[in-house]
Amino acid sequence: MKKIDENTLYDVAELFKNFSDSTRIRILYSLFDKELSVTEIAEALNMNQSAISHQLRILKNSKLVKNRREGKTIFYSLDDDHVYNIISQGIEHVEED
Amino acid sequence: MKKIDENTLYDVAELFKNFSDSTRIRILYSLFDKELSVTEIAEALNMNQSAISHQLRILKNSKLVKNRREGKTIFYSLDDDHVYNIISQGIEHVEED
DNA sequence: TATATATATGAACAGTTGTTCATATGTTCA
DNA sequence: TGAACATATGAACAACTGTTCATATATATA
Repeated sequence: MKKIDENTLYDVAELFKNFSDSTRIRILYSLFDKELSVTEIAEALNMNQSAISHQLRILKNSKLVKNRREGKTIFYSLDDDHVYNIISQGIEHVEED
Repeated sequence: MKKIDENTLYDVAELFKNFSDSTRIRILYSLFDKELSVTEIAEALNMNQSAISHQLRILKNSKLVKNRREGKTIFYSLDDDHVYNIISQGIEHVEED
């Protein structure tokens, strides 16, 4: 087995921190199949815009989502296939009986 | 794409919470290739026994580790291939340049 | 039974986290 | 330029989390 550096494990914990909050997981899942604006995400999750913006910033800093501007609107989407794969694996785990 | 229930996503967040702390990640990683006693884990991570016990309980409740007693000693090991796979995927992600 | 060893547990505390509220920034269009 | 809309940000606060310390429980053995 490949030897893993101690620092790598800290980074892994940091990575998973992003997935450890239900708001962030729901945001990411809402972006599974299409990009969405901040307002659309807030409506989909029935949460206020500020809360969503704060969480999107965290996800952006961790490079799990990316965004593009179109006029006043900013569309967010998943930045990485790993995001999709990691969450899918999590779903698979919890859906086992 | 399969439709995911709202509650499932909460459970996924709960699952990833386990991987979001560096102590727990390091414990799990230390169990990747062999079972270890509480004392051995504490020594490997250079942390005190109580802290390790507390974290092991969390991992046990989440069914990510299992244990067996052998005299005074209790050996912990990974309970599930998913644990290995999820962490491996996390490692893969952070090791990308 | 008394002692040593291994592990678990509860209380306390400091540090972190997520949300809300108020407001700032950026963009469009009349 | 001013109003309307979309998003971002900072401060404040409650809730949560991880560690430590002290101590309890469990097992083995002299």
